[in-house]
Amino acid sequence: MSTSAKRDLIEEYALVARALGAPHRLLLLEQLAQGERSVEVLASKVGMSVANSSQHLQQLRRAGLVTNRRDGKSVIYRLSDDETLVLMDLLQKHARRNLARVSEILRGLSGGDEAVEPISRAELAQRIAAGSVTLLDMRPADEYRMAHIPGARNAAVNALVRLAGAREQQGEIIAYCRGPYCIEALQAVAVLRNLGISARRMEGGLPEWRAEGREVVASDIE
Amino acid sequence: MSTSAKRDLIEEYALVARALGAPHRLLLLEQLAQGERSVEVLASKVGMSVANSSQHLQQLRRAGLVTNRRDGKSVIYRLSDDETLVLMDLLQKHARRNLARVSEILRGLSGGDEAVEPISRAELAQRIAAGSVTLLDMRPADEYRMAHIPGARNAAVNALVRLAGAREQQGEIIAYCRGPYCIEALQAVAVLRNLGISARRMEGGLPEWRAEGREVVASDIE
DNA sequence: ATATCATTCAAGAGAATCATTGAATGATCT
DNA sequence: AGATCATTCAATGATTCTCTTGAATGATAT
Repeated sequence: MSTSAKRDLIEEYALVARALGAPHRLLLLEQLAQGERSVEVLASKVGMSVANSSQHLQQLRRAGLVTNRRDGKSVIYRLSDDETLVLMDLLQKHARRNLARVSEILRGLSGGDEAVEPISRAELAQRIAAGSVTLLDMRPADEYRMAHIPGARNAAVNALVRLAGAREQQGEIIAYCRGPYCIEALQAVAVLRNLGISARRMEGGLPEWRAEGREVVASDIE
Repeated sequence: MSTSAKRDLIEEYALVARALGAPHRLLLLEQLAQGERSVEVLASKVGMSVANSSQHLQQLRRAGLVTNRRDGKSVIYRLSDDETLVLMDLLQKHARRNLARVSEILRGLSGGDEAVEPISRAELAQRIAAGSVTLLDMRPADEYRMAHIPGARNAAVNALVRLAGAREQQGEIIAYCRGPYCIEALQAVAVLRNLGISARRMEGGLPEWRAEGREVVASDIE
């Protein structure tokens, strides 16, 4: 009995890990880290069919990673826990430390300039308060509109070159995006540094910022 | 290109999670958390064939969770990182918080007495120094022999009742075992409290104790 | 009530994963 | 050099996972 209990427990732990073990589900979680979403929105965001998304979401739910509620005709999913973010982040950190392919890709994305340390969220918050920083939100416009760090400006990687020419310098540039699996901020920093503009990225992303209870605003307030 | 880079990264993160997503592999990791082991020893410990163990170990290696080296005829595997422990632990914590079945099983094992808070390793270390505690190592004898907390006494759950009758009281009893997926310490506490003896378990297990740089000893020194 | 809409369910084809078996490799020991 | 031992490899069937398709459900709105 005790042996089978152990078996059962381990099976459940494995279930959680398995739920994290498919790229599509990680993409769904990344979306959910931005905030709660309906099945339809999630499906279109990650580019898969609604039925397929629904099934993956249910797997995530069985693993206790997300919860759902009905809102009118829609079913809204959300992360069950801010700790889920920690789990996702640990996965990424582990991969970067121990898998050569991962560190290679990341080095490639950051233009070989991997020595650029990210700025901590705490320090960034101070710098924002002091006004000595220009903040770039590198996420899609609709996500920016829903919530972003106060004072941040929305930008796309493609538009950076143009934007850099016209901009008025105001302190160091800090870029951020979705969170653990974000790469746009990395690219942004690479592009800007190539142009001779000093830039860094924020550690983590908006979800982590929010999980720490820091302020975010929606676009119509700005 | 940037999109495919993101795909590749996420695929790697999922690979890590998938490696954690099979009970047999979690058992192997639990063993490895006790210390480095050869393939043969691991196979017999978790009760699977050598060939099968070897394949699972290679999967863990591809995910960067373990490394191996040759030592004479044997290949010795070990956790690649103390952070691997954190990952395993987080999996368990998440499951306990968010999966009803898990908390039920755990409640059953601890005799319904789940309110018994574990003692932190830091506090335990102080209590040991003060001599005001009786320590029980609930792992198999061979693991105890390889390394245990100084002053701990090896015990099996079955032998606890007998042991409790004969024992000389010396402070509170603290039990520990393997680590994140340990249940023996939980059972020990339940048995002892049923006998009216005050007992708690240590938070985490021997691997976490060692990961913090605390002292362990081998049996022949005792 | 009926129509509509978002989501879930059910069934099936295709791919990936798992355990077993027996052979191959690579290092040691005599 | 040959024998021995631990591990890995390769091939096989069994199981499980993934995605698609089309129908079913459940809630709202007219």
